[in-house]
Amino acid sequence: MARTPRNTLSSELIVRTALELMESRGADAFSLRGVAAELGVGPMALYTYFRNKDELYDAVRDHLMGLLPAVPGDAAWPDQVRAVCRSLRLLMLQHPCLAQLLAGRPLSGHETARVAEGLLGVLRAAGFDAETAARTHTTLFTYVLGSTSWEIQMAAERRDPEAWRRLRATMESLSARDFPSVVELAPELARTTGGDEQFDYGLDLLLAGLQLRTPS
Amino acid sequence: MARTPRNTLSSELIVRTALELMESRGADAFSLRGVAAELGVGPMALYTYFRNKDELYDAVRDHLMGLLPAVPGDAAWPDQVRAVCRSLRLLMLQHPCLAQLLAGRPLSGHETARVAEGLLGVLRAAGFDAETAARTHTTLFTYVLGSTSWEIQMAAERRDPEAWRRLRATMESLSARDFPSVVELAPELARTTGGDEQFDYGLDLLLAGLQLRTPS
DNA sequence: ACCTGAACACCGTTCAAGT
DNA sequence: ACCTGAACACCGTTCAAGT
Repeated sequence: MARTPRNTLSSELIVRTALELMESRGADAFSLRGVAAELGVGPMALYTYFRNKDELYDAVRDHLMGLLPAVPGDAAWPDQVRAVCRSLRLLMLQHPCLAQLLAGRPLSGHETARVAEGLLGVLRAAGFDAETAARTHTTLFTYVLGSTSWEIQMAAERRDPEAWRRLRATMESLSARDFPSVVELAPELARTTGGDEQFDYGLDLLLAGLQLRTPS
Repeated sequence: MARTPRNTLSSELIVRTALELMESRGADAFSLRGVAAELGVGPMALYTYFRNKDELYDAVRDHLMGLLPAVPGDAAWPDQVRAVCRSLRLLMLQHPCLAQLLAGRPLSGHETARVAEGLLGVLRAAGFDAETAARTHTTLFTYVLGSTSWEIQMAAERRDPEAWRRLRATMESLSARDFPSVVELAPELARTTGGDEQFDYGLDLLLAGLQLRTPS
């Protein structure tokens, strides 16, 4: 790697490089030393811009959250809620490391507040009281987080031949006596580990439940 | 640490020790070398029982999932579903490392199949068709995973004074013009980051939506 | 089979120093 | 302020060897 001249580093450049490495080599293989090597500087050069590895993680997460599109203003509130949830899921699918960044690190940046603001604004405008809006926001956010993380996890597993082989082997070793439903529904279970349809199914259940409590 | 004599090691002992260390020192600080030191053996002794670190992770996860209580047989199906979801959440709260073990590693053991079996059995008995049962299972499972992981995350943050200070600082720095809803609902948001009530709120939304599709 | 000990190729981070 | 270089205290894992 070519040695970079002085004063060409910046937090933005480091964040961009970190993100690239997380996406090409996987979030688990990510390291500060790897970023430094990619930038052609010593590992300690990064400490001028970030106090430690966690701060860099937070910066990458906030950078990604900044890519979230705004809430569509011209729609009924259930469609607005759907749009916010779908765009968060889409962002996570496009940047799989985001799942780990959201689940593994406490929130601290303004950018996570933007999702909250979008969702809360829609719910308040729909007439829900403060407590219900807050509860609904947390429910929707954690649903998107959980279901999309799972989806990414399962997709990664399908790509890893060894893991996939093991999963198949375990499924086939389950006795139909002890696990009648799992054995019977194996094909359906395999089909519902992810995808737009599965995501929307759960989201629609939540929205249907929510619409029963509509204030107006 | 006293040197352990030969043939006193076993996979069960290693799993138990690993679990203790994850719970006392935190799942992030967990290491194979730490387990070996605690057992008074060299790091390589563990490789007789587990091919690598991930296999030990899986064994710990399956051990924990084995602690799940059976589904109560004498209840209406929505109550049965509630019971399964609540007991999975409770297990995760009692063993916070389980959240990371479930999210971070592919499933492979029989023990994860037990949760699926319980839930699927209930849903099939209630009259749902194969596809709906599978979709509902995935939705419920990912909701429990996502909401409880988030709850654990937030609780950990509250205990860490530095992280807590930073979160407060960010919340207060949000302008009421750009983030009107977040600023207005800050107290409500703080109250809905976890707890039985918040969990049941989301679960009830899902169940309400589901009951609209009840077959009978 | 069960376990040791040395070694390899990594980590994040501290500390003192240079420009 | 910005960055280097050596060092510290760790990792997981391989490999050859001992019992």
